[in-house]
Amino acid sequence: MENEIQQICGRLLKHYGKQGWWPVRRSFEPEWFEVCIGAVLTQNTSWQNVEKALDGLVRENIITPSDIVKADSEKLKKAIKPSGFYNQKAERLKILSGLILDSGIDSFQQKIARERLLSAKGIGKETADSILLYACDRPFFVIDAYTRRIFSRIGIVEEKSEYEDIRTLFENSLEKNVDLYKEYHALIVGHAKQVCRKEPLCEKCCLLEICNYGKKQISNPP
DNA sequence: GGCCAGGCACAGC
DNA sequence: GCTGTGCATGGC
Repeated sequence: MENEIQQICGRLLKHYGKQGWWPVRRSFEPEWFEVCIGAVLTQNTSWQNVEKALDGLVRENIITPSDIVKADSEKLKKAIKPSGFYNQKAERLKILSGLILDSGIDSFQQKIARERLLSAKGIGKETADSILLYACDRPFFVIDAYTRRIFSRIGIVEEKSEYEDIRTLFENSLEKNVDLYKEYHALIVGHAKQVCRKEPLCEKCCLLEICNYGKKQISNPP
């Protein structure tokens, strides 16, 4: 028997197809390090601007954890400037890179503990879970503002639920599978960007039949 | 020109 | 514990 979360994610997959996240340009070493950097740079920032910042790092030949740790702070800030919040993001990148080096580049993916990531300044729950899922290939479902918005509108979660409560709900509802988690999170973000903004275009929404919020908006426009 | 973007830390109640 | 605010750029 399919639960509601499986049903919704299945619908998104059918409607949009596979997303293939996380996009990487293979310019960083190791390759998964780019995901770690991207996870920090994308904090409250559009992916478009993150790409410019990644380009900046490659241009300056800052492509490994030790490159970041050793990099001159001003040079680092300048490289990532287009992603905004560059003062704090430069510091966060240095802290995260130091953590990766401390835990050992070769063992980071397998062994880094979620708690250890969370204890690093600048790494919150969403950033930690993005790193764990997309860089480390470990089964942690990423909960972001989009997930909250979509699923609270449908009525599956409370809008102000605890992050961990929502994550547990998703992880308990879905088959424990890294590729599945990656696809579904990507689909949720992609869907939200297209049709589930603050001014929702609900008539285009592939979840309309099962979304009470959408039905309400259609019959009762804002 | 205002609002938003794949958050987080910290101060002040 | 909860709420507000700073962080900053670029696109629409």
